[in-house]
Amino acid sequence: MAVLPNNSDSLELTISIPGSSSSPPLHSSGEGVGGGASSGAMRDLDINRVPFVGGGGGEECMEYEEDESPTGSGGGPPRKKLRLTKEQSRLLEESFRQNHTLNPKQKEALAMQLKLKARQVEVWFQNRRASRSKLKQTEMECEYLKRWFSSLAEQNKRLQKEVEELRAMKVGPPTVISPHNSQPLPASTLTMCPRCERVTTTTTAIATHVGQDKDGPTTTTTTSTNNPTLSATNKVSFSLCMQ
DNA sequence: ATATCTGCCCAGCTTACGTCA
DNA sequence: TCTGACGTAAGCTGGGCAGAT
Repeated sequence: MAVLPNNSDSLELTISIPGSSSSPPLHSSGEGVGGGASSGAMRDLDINRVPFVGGGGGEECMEYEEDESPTGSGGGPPRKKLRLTKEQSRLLEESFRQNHTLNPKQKEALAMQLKLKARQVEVWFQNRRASRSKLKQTEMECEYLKRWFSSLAEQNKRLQKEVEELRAMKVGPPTVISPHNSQPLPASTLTMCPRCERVTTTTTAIATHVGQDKDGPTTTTTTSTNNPTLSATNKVSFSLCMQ
């Protein structure tokens, strides 16, 4: 599930739900299904036949006997998973560090060196690129959430300070000036949310301001701002406290 | 010169298997 | 031993690109 802030203004969250498959499950039955454009290369690849890894070093790939196939669902030998050896993974990683893509010659050479099929090397690089870009995206999201959090914390601090100042002054609530007739609007009230113990809704004017940032009414309170992040913050705190 | 076809490669999503806590 | 989460090899689809026709 990916949680992506759509934009910095409203911080709506996009939640992609896994399971809505666009490709119907096709159990590899040994016959080349030949769906994709690159099916030609796939057709001759028997994934159940683990490529021999020479006695060269350490562990070997898991090997499967041909007649060993456990009874799968729906006939045909079930897909078996190849595990790359540490040495294979190391060499692939090393190669990936040098180049994130391979030309056909490099692919062939690497496949020969690793005693894998070119297709397997290709798949490994594809998956590696995918996980890398996913990682980068996650890092960006993390950074964004960090910034948002610090922004929220900062605003929270400011609001608390403002509350304390107002309490100390023991004066009436801030006056909101109508942009239409320049007359004071009904006085605002600061309320404390009983659940989160934070100042929540000041006035309807502020709520209106959040909704009509462009030409809406202005207020004299410091919560009035054009900063989209703060607007988003207001929305969030309202939704939290109005439950 | 242009349109169409074909093959190749890639990204993105998904499935299925192996491993591990 | 069972189970769910997670990592990952591989399948599938759709799109872009280049070369041939």
